[in-house]
Amino acid sequence: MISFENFMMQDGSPIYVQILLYIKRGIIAGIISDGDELPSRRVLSALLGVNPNTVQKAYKMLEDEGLIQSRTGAKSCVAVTVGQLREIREELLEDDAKNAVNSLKLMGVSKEEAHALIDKYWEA
Amino acid sequence: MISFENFMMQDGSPIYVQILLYIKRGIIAGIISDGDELPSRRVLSALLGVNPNTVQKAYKMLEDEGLIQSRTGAKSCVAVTVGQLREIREELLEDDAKNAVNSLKLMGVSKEEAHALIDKYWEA
DNA sequence: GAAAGTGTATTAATCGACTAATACAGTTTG
DNA sequence: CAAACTGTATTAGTCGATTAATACACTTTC
Repeated sequence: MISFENFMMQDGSPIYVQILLYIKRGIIAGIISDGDELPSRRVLSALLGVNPNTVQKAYKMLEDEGLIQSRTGAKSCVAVTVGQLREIREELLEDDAKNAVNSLKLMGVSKEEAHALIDKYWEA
Repeated sequence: MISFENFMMQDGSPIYVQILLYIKRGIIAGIISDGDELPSRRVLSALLGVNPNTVQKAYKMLEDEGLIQSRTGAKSCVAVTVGQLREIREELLEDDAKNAVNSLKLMGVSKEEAHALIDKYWEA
C-alpha cells in the first residue's frame, strides 16, 4: 500500500495535480513500484482532508496516462512499464530543472551561486 | 520604462502572480531599479493580451508591499529601498531553491545529479 | 450470502481567477 | 484650455477547482 506520509499540501497548484505529481515522483524515486496498491478514493480523501472527487480526478488522469489500473469494486494498482518510467523521469526532471534555472537566471544568479543554493537547502 | 520583452506567460499559476514575480525578479536582478516607470495598466494588459483588471491586481499587490507607488492620473513608479531589496531577494531565492531541492529529492536525485541537471539546462 | 469496502457517475453549490464594459477624477502634453 | 492618457472603482459574467450529497454496480471478506 502506497504511503502518503511525506505528502505536503501547498497552495498555488490544484490539489489533484499535487496528488498526481506526488505519485509520479514516488514512481521515479522507486518508492512506488509496479503492482503497488493505492489507497481507495475515500480513504485518501479522508487522509488529506479533501473531497473524494478531487482524488478521483487525480486517479483518473493517472489511469488515462496508463500509470495505474482500476476496476469497479477492487483497489487500484500501479501498473508502469520500464519505458513509461524512463519517460516520466525525463519529463519531470526536465520540468523541475528548467523551472529552477529559469527563475534563478531571471534574478541574476550565477551558475556557481545556483550550486551553492542547492547545497544550502539540500539538508533540512 | 520597464521592459516586458523577456516575460513569458505560463499556465499553472495566476497571471497576476506571474506579473508580480516578473517585476520582483527584475528588481532583484537589478534590471528594474528605484524610480523606473511602469507601463500603464492598459498598455501592459494590451501587450500581454490580458484584462486590465489582471494587471491592476498585480500592481495593487506590489503597492501594498511598498515596492511601487501610484497616484491617480500619473504613471506608477518603482520605489524600493535597499532593505526591501535584500528582503525580497532572500525570500524569492529561498523559495525557488527550496522548491527545486524538494522536488528533486522526492524523485531520488542525488546532490551531484542535481548539480549536473542545473548545468545541463543553464544554457538555452 | 450479507456486510463492508471500492470504483464510477451525477447534480448542485461555492469560490477564486479572469474577462468585459463602463465610469470618473486626476495628470500630461500639445 | 483641450485632448489624450492614467489610476481607480464597480458591476456582471464565464470558467475551472473544489465541496457536498447521493446513487449504483462490483469485489472482498467474514
